[in-house]
Amino acid sequence: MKIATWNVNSLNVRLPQVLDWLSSAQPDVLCLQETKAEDSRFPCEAIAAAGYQVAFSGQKTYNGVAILSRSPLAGVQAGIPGFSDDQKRVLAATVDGVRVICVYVPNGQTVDSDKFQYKMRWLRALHGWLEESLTQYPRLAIVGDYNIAPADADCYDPAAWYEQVLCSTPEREAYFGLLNLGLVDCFRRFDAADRCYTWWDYRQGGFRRNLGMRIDHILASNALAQTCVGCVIDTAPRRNERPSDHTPVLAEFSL
DNA sequence: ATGGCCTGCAACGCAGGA
Repeated sequence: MKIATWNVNSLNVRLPQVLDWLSSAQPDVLCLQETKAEDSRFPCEAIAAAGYQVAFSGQKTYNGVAILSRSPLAGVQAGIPGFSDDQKRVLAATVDGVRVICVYVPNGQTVDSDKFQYKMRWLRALHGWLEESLTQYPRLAIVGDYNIAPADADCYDPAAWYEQVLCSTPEREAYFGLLNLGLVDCFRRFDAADRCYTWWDYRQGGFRRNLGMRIDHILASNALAQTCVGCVIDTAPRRNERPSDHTPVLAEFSL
């Protein structure tokens, strides 16, 4: 079973690239973030024609998440239960016995902003919900754009980003708090080259110069992580014409 | 040089991203 995540930065713009990538990478499940489309405008037909079922939770202009799956999606659930939020950032579904949670963690803008406070509140709510979910679903994957670079190795210039948003201590503590619930960063289960990132700024030739961050993650419960046989960042879509600023992450499980 | 680029919305610049 292959599970992937990709922040597409507008599904309207990126749909052809998503269809191409489905065809080449052949994931069983693909979680999308920043679809930026209301549900009434979601491209259901094109995705069905590619052989995928789909669940989505979107809104106009901002945010928006979706789960594409070759197998049926059961128990579809949008949002974090008990956490009131107008922003469409979470979608969960069960696929072939695996609970898949697609997340688009708030960016946070700057560490002294209201948006950062929202990010931290949001992460606390996610933590509480995951704690429950892990007891209910032994095989669980929570994948998406975390907007957190877990360690200095996940940032192209840790000195410049020291205590800045995406790299700050509170964010990293929240991230490792999630791991401490019993989750594994699938990418770090395997040896990887230095300077592996999932996002590069559109400006200043960020991708060409590999000035990036590893902020998109596939976390798996211990039971599921034990079946993980590989996890890779696919940088190919970042070389497309009109690319998303993020590129997909793909994990394979021997299920 | 505290921006640079990209998206969507609804303007003819803005907010937001990271």
